[in-house]
Amino acid sequence: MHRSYHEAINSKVVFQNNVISWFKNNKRILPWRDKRDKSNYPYRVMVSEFMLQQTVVKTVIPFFNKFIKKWHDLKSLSQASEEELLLHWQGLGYYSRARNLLKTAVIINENFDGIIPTNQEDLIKLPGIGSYASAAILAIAFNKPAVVIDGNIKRVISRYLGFQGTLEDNKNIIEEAANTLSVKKNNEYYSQGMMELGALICKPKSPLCSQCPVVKECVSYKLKIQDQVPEAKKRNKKKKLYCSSTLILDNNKNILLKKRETKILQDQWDLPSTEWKGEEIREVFKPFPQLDLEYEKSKELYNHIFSHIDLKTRVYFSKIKSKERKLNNDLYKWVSLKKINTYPTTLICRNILKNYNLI
DNA sequence: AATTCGGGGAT
DNA sequence: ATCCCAGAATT
Repeated sequence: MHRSYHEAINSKVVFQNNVISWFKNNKRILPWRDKRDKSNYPYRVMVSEFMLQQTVVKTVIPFFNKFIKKWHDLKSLSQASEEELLLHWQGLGYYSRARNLLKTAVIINENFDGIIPTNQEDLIKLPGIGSYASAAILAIAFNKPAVVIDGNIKRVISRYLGFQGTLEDNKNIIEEAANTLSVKKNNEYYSQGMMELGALICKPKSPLCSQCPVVKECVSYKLKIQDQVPEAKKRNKKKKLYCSSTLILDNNKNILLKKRETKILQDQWDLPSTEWKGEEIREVFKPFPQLDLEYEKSKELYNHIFSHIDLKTRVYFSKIKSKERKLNNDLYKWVSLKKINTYPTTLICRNILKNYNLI
């Protein structure tokens, strides 16, 4: 390890204090930091920690505000329906977080007397709460000592200590360093400060070292390798998948939706679709041969980009005079285009409907 | 240890 | 395009 590494570790108290005072002076106004409603503060922190997983602050804020308005406290959330929850999570992604948040609220309500646990062993057992979220809740909601490690903190530590290679390569030494640098007091400020530092100053690209409160002992800065540390992770190539969907519209502007039963986008309403496969389905997709509908096949493929999939959808458009009752059961539902906003629907479905100028 | 979960921001 | 995001659960 480079000599400056030991210097950086040795000045850890200065490092901690600089992070803390920087945070106190630079606090962004984020809704989950509002402590005015003291009794619900831990609940709000918990909700934010579910939403913030792999999601940038800016994206989360409007979802968080709507969510808290709808479910002000843990008790009301524990009584929510999953469909209603999915509707509020619509567009935020990683929908298992919503299901797990509801499960966790129910468990806390039933098994913990409605009080969010204040120890990591209990927290980490709750659905959707892992090593990061359990530590973050302890630190932020209760100002307890816990080693918080998220993507920002991994990057800050890697840069500060000059760990070359990918975050994955250095997983163990990053955790060790995070332990060494962690604080017992003021963890609320320290942990949020580290994350804010990563988000606002020690950014993935072009870090603002001139504004950094801990630049003085930063190993990467001394070696002028701050732009190469950490090394970017090579990502797997996206899968290209294809499917065919039907857009069936009646005279009263109702469309037929189907609830997805797959793991991805589970329980969300979608255009009735084929499986997603590696090559385009050539034969005409007629999901309801008994109705003998005439379909107009879309010329273009509608592309929907996931983080790990490029999905291309061929649309089969059909008009029908009135709702076909045979198709109304638990999985299929006729939905008025005006009321589509009251159902959790996939963005794929919504974007296709927009393209047809139906919504 | 790898992969699967979404969607969008930033560049 | 590419990388990343206050990661967790599953394979």
